[in-house]
Amino acid sequence: MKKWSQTFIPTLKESPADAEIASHKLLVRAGLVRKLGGGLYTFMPAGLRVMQKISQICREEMERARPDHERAGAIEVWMPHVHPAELWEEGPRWAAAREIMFRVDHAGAGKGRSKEPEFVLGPTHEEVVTPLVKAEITSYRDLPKNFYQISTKFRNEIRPRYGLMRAREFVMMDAYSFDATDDGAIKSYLAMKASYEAFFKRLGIVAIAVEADTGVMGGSFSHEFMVPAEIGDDDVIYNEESGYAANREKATSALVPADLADAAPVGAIEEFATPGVVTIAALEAAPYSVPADKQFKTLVFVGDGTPFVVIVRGCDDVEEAKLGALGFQLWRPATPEEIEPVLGAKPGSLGAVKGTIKNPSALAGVFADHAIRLIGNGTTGANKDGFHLRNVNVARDLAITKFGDFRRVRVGEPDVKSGKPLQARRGIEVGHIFKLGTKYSEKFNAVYTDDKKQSHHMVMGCYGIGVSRTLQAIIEQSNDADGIIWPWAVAPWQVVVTNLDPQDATASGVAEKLAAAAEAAGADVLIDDRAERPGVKFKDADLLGFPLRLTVGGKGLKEGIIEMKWRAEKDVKKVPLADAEAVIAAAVRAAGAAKA
RNA sequence: CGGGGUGUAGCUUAGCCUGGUAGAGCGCCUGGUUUGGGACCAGGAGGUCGAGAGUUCGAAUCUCUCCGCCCCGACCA
Repeated sequence: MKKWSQTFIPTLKESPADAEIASHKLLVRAGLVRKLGGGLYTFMPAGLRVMQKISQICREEMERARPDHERAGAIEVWMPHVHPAELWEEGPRWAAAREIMFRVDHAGAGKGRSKEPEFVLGPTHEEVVTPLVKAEITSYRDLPKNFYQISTKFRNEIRPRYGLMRAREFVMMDAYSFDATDDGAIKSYLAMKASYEAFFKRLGIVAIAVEADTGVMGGSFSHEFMVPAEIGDDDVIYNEESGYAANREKATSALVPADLADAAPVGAIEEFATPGVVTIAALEAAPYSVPADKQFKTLVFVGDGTPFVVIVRGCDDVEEAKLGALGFQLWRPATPEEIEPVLGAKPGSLGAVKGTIKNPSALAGVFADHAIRLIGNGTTGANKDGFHLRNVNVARDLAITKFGDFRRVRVGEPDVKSGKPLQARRGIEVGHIFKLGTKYSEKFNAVYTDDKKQSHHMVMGCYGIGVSRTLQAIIEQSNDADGIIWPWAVAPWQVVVTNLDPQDATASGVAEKLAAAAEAAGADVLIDDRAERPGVKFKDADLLGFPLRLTVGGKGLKEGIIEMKWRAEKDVKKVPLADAEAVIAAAVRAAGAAKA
C-alpha cells in the first residue's frame, strides 16, 4: 500500500488553458501527466502506474496462446529506437515515411553525407524486425513466429493534438508475425484479432474492430480498433443490424447495383460554351441546369511523379485513401500547371472523352469510380477552357483504363451486407492490425526453406496498439463532471482509503487495517493521509477516479462505522467497523473477478 | 505547410481598443481560528508582461520580425 503523502500527485482545481477535450483536461488536472512541449509529456507517478497496468495486460494477452487459431503467443523483444537511415532507404516506404521521422544527424555532421540523416528515430519497426528474422530464421520448422515489444515510438506529427491522443513521442505495442504460408498468415492475423479483443475487454472499454485502409503500411487487409468518441479523428461507417463497420476511408456501399447495365446513349456528343464555369455548382445553375449526379467530375492526381485521372460523379467526392489501390507509393492532387499541358485545359473544363485529352501518353491512366456508370448522357469538360460536352456516355465515350471504388461513401447509402442505410460515428483509433503479405520480406529478401527444399518469402503481419493513446481514450470514454472513473483493471490504485483524521492514531490504525484487508484481497491501495480538509480529499479522490473509496473519520468511528463508496455509483454504504475487513475483502474480490 | 487564435506570477486570468507606477482568484510561505464535499481572518513572497527591433518624453498597450502554444485541414497508434 502507498501513502498519498509519500507519492506525488499534483492535482489542479482549474483546467489548463491549452486543453480542449475532457480527457486531456482530466489527465493534467488529476496530475497524471505534465507537458514538456507539443506532443511531449512526462508521466507522473499515478499516470505511469496506469500505463504500466495497461502494458502488463497487453503483455499477458500478447503472450497468451490462441489454440483456436493454432497459434502460440507472441514473444517479447526489445529493439533499438535509433535506426540507421540506410535501413529505411532500403525499405519499401522511405519516401512516404521520411516526413514524419525524426532525423538524427551524427556528431560530425557537415562532412561526408550531409544531405541525408545518419540515423532516424523509429516510428515502427518493420525495417528492423524483417532483417533480424531474415538472419535468424531460415527454415519452415521455425515458423510461424510473432515478435512484439512495448516501447516508445517517435513520429514528428505535423500536428500533435489533444494531449496523448496524437503525440510526437508515445508508447506503443508493436508486433510482427512471420508465417510460411498465406493461410498461416491469416491464422496469425485472426489470432491477433482475438488477442486485441481480449485485451480491450480486460481494460474495461468498448473498442470495436472496423475494416480499415492499409495506408502507408501497405498490405492486403486490415482492421482498426476504434473507441467510439465524439472527439475521434476517424469516421466509422457502420450498420448496427448487419454488423458492417469500416473506416470511412475504406467504406463501401451497395449504391451501384452489381448487374447494372449501361444506359443507352440517346444522341451524339455535343460541345457547348460555358464561359467562366469552373465548378460543379455553376454547371448545376441556370442556364445550364445539369444536376450534379449527371456530371462527370474529372480530377487529376500525380502518382510517383506521373499524372493520372480519376473520374467520379459530380455529386461525389474522391476518397483519396482509396487511390492507394492503384499501386502508387505517393500521390497528391496535381497543380493547374501540371494539368494543362496534359489534358489541354485548366481545372473546371476537364474531361476524359476519347480524343479530347491533349497528351494521353503522359497519363498513368484514367480511373473511374463504379458510380459513374449510373450516369447516362452526362456532361463533362471538353478539355478546352470554357467548353463542356453533353450526351456523354461511359462505355461509348470515355477513355477509361480501369474501374474501381474511389468515391467516399455517404451516410444513408445502402449497406453492402444488408441494404440497410449506413450510419456514421466518430472514433479514436487505438489499435490497428495489418496482414502485410510479402511487401517487406521481398524487399529485405526474408526467405525460408520449406520441406521440399524450396525457398519462399515469409508472409508477414504487423500489429499496433497505442498504449498511451488508449490510456487517454479510457478517460475520454469514462468520466463525469467530478473527474475520471477508472475501470477496475487499470486504475492507478483501485482503492483509496480516505483518512479524514490522519493525526488521530485510532483513525490511522483503522485506515491501515482496512487498507491491508483490501490489499490482501488483491487491490492496489492508496491511503490518503494528507493533512487536508475532508472536502479536498473527496474532490481529489473523485478527480483521480479510484473505483472504490473507503472513508475513515472520527465522526464515523464514534458511530462504529466506516464508509464504502463506489466511484461509479452515487450511494454511500455504512459498514460496521467489526464487519469492515470482511466486507471490503469480499467487495474487492468481486470487483477483481468481474473484470478479470 | 496553409487558415484562424493566443502568449501577463507555479496555475486560471483582468488590463491592450483609447500609451502614463501591472491587478485579481487559486496555489505557496507565516500566524491564528476552523475541521465530513475544493474553509476563514491577518500578514507575506512571487512578474525580463514570449523574444528582438522600432515609434514615442514615456510601450504589457501602437508597428515590424521571430518564437512557443491552441484550434481547423492533409497524416497517424
